[in-house]
Amino acid sequence: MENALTRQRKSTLADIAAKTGYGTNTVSLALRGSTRISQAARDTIIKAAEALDYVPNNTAKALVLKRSNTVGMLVEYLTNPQPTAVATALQREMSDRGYSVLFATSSTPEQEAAAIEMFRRHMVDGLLIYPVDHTNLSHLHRLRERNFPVVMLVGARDTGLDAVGVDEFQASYDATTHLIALGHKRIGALGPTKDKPLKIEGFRHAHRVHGLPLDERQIYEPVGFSMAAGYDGMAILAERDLGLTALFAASDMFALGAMRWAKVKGVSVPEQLSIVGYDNIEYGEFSNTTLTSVRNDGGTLAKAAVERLIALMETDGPLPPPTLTLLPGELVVRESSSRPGRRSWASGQTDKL
Amino acid sequence: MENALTRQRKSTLADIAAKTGYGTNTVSLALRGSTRISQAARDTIIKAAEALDYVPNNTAKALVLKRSNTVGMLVEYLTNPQPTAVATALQREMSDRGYSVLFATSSTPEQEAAAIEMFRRHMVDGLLIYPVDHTNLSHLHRLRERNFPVVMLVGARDTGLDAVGVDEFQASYDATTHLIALGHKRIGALGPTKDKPLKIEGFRHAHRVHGLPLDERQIYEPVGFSMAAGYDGMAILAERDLGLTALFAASDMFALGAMRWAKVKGVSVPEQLSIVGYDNIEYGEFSNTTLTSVRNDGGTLAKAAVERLIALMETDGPLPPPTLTLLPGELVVRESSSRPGRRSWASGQTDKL
DNA sequence: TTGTAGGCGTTATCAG
DNA sequence: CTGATAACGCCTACAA
Repeated sequence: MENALTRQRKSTLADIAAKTGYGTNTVSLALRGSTRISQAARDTIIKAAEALDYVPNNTAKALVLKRSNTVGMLVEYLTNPQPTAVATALQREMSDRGYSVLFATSSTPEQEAAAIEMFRRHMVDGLLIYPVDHTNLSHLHRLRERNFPVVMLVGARDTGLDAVGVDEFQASYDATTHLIALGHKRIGALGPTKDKPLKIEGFRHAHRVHGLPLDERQIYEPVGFSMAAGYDGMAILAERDLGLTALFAASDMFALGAMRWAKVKGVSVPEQLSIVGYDNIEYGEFSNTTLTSVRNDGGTLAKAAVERLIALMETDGPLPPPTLTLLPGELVVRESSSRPGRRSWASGQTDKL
Repeated sequence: MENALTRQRKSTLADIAAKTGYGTNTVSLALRGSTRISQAARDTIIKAAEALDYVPNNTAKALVLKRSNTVGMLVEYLTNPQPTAVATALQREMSDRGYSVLFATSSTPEQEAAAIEMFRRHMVDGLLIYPVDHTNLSHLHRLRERNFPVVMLVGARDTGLDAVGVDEFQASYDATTHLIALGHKRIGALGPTKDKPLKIEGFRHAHRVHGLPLDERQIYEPVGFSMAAGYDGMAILAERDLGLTALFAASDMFALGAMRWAKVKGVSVPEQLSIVGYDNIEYGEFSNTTLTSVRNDGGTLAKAAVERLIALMETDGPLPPPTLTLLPGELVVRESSSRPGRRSWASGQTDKL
């Protein structure tokens, strides 16, 4: 197997040196705009470089400088638009600052570990990561102990890592409190409980604070990350026949799936079922019944994360102590949440349709 | 500014050689599983490598092998879930085949050029690209002439480039024909006309083939790529008062924005306005009125594109002639399209609400 | 202002 | 089976 690059020999500093009669060293300096080189030399060298279609070889540069000007970005393999939008914004921010981004996805800790090793092979200067399991971060601690810059994209407290994210616990507490304040007594919840428990914990906390009893069966963890998963999850909650009048969904994807379930089963939203989502994706705003949701500012998040990562990467010697940047999530109230109506629905009703 | 990697010296082949007493060369061979090295030597070397937490330096390897085992992936900076899902799938496919992915986004030709140069600096072995402007591909031709593997993620004919994509022209023709067959005479269209004209061309073609007159004012190009843009676009079409009874949207994002517009303005879908989208995103299926749309199989697309790119990258010498893989787009008929109803709506109606 | 020497970590070539 | 040696393309240090 031939390699891609001998096909068309790339020009190098040496080629420019040969063409102009200068030494490679002078060429290198000139191309980087050093004033140590005469203006005349710089001009001819730059012109020759353009003529030869010279492109600096980052891989050689990285080898000698021991820095690649590249960071790794690791996000979950999911179809949720919110993290995806954040990933795009992160790439943009890094690019604006002269960094390249190696990109990988992972949906299991094994894939995550493999991706991190791939990044290490590529000598990335830092890592932006939305970890699969928010409760087990030892591999990230190990990186930090080796003085390797890592910024986690999760608003979790007391992780011992640099983290930037929305305060999911507080935002979920607020969203649930909104429903409780409206008068709901039996609120279902759809969301992850093991890997990423912060949102459901916020949900629980609201029940505790407001003295509302909570049956564990009110909580269900959907399988997968899609509207279909939300639909199925809502169906399961409904079957449990707990007299729910409201739902807190840890993602708008779940919320909109649940809303579809309600439509199909003839349960009216919000009259018979209030729904609050999370992420404030655009579709929630354009849905037939607009969705109450938690807005998190992905742009600000991306900027803060990138700034922190760059600060870490530019630090000499040992890394400074980890920092947590918690951004507030803002509850946007729309049509899908209201006080509980008179008419209720039972699981029996769903069979009529 | 210190670099990230002197912070913690990484172990190298030389370190393992020193520790085990073998030469670096033997170590290199052993770690790559060469049978030229004795089993005993291999075992001790591998153990030492693990003890030293050795990670091969891809950057050094790339320098000598002249291949980085990395590809560039360049997609547009958009919020459309469909391309995003394809990008994720592409990354997965590449990763499964042992390649890393450098990721960049671009929304202008200038950004696209900058990203491509960045990729060249990183010595990527190939490029997967969804170009900003489908009508001007000269920069990609130049890459190909230099024997550089490029696969374009657009189902466009006669580009002189390797391309894998859905047959947008045909699919749009089919979608429009579906509306015409239902009896619609005045069909609006929302979609790009300059950069990515294939869908609108399919729309036009259906009019020609079926002898339906087409007023240019039936076509509007939304600004931006969002549901909001679709909403605004539909509002503009409505103001033109052309007696539209149906809409073809070149993206479900536009279609769902238009559907929201209809809801807000009291225009019923599909009774007064049939809507057909494109991309078959999950929201469309879970919308209150489910959306007729064109399904394109992103997974198959990603796999085909990656396979083609790898075939090109593994080619010795000159690249084979370009290949076009056109995947069919399948029209999925749902609730949002039906025969035109009796009641029509006028732009005046929209003011009543 | 410019040139020379050495080395970054790896692999391939060629000896032993 | 194993070990030197010479690249790959670039940058820093030191000389001229």
